[in-house]
Amino acid sequence: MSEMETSWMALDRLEQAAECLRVLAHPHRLRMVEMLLQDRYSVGELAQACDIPSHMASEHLMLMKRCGFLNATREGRNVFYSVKEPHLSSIMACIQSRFGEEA
Amino acid sequence: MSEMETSWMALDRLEQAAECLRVLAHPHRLRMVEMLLQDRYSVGELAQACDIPSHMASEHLMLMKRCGFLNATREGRNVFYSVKEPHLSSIMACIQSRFGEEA
DNA sequence: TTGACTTATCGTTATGTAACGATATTTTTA
DNA sequence: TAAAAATATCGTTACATAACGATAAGTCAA
Repeated sequence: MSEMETSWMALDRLEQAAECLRVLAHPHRLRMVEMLLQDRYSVGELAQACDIPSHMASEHLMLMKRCGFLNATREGRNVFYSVKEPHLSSIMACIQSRFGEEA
Repeated sequence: MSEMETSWMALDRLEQAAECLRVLAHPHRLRMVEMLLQDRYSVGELAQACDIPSHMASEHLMLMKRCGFLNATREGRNVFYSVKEPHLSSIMACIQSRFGEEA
């Protein structure tokens, strides 16, 4: 009764996790997530912040939308993206504590 | 004085972070990290746990060693790997809270 | 020293991803 | 309706990564 049994995550969960981490593992996508955790932004605003053409920002954003990270809502000609996945903030906090300025 | 100014991470930090996330973004490597956060293991033990040939486990482990995640110490014919990067535990905790069984 | 065992490296092939230009779609304004 | 603006999609090319077999290197025991 005193032995703490350690059980590992199921392989399919690890595969899901790896897939999400791969989506996150891009500097421009990390910047977008960082910004979207503070506010919602349009494709053009995010493209400008990352200094990339907006059609490429669109591709990054669609990728993150497909895997459940983000929401998109059209308003006029603009499409605003926002964070859907609540765990993004804690993962981003980990990243910032390891790679942020004060670290 | 009341305005909270939001400043983003520097791009080179985001590139570092993305690089590390890419290393982490593999189901077998996640399994290895999960195990190594509990104890140290030899290449063969980790290979068996992942059900892969040991020379492939070795490649995964070398990759994680190169980016600073792991340590390696040889003892006889075995090489034991252990966690070097302290932030791995908090990142793994995030992953487990999102993808683990009880989630 | 020879052979077995464990780990590391190499070369190849297959697959995945990033960046890009071109073009399509949706919406607004003239 | 036509043109402009914002976003999305497509096709291509270049590059990165994964998996694998073969082989090398380090260590121990006979």
